[in-house]
Amino acid sequence: MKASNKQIFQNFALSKGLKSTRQRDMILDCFLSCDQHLSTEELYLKLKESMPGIGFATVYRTLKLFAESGIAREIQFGDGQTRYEHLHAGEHHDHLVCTRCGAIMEFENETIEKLQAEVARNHGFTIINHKLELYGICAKCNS
Amino acid sequence: MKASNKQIFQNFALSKGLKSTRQRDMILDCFLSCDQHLSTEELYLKLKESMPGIGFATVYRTLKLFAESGIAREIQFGDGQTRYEHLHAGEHHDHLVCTRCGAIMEFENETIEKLQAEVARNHGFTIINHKLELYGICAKCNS
DNA sequence: AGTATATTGAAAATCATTATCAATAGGGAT
DNA sequence: ATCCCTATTGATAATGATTTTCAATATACT
Repeated sequence: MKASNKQIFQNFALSKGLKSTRQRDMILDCFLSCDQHLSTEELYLKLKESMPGIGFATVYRTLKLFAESGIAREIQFGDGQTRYEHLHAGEHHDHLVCTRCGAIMEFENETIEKLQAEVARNHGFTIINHKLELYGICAKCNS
Repeated sequence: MKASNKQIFQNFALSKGLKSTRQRDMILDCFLSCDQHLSTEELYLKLKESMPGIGFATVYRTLKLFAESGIAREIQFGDGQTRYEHLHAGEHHDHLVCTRCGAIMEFENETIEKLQAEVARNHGFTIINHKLELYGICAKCNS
């Protein structure tokens, strides 16, 4: 059985000697139950509803910890805000970004990944990770 | 015959009623004769050598015009600085970014492009452009 | 040359993010 | 439960990149 992202983060916290705090737990729950691709500010505003006293520095710090623990990854779509997407061990996906309505869809394509590996090999390059984003108009906006 | 990027920008300026100024001309020449993927600051520093009085606001503004005219494109590699790469009508290339030394290499791959188009089609998505970046360790750093 | 308007450069303003720091809270040990 | 050490928090200030503002200047047209 696979560890849930909640467990992964809790193990990470334990191994790092991080304390378990009310705000950290809330941020974790909120992040896990939220949509993909939330910006720090969006998550901060969402958290304020149930925790009016929370500071944005705490949200920034905690999201960085999520990234470090491996349950989230920072992404930037060029709108000037850093977003965090959920990561599930071993998975990788790419994005379709609608430039009209802002919708973000995910996709996976084995063949593209293989070709990327080949390109890298041809350049003597060791891939650590990659980013593939297709920008355009989504089906809904097209119709 | 194809218009050069210099001509393309000059036509753009004309159609927009932009005036031709000493600094704009210098920035254009410098940009065109420089490496790919320069950040605004790098270009600004380079320009200072021949034009000590130039202001960075002017460089920022002018690079935005280049992007608008179609001869350049803004790219971000996650180092917090916006870079501008040269664009040549009809061409497209992707990037290998070395996370150790910062080197940026370009590549093109027809098959990947085709697969992207297919993914988009399957989602009813119209691609306007795309971004593919492979992050890792380059051959030089590997050896 | 004269005039209207675009452009420039310096400085101030913004925006997202990060660092600082005093006050507080967690989690043992006692 | 209490004490103590250390991590954490939230407010605020600081940072860094980019944008805006604005008075002075340059450009293009008549």
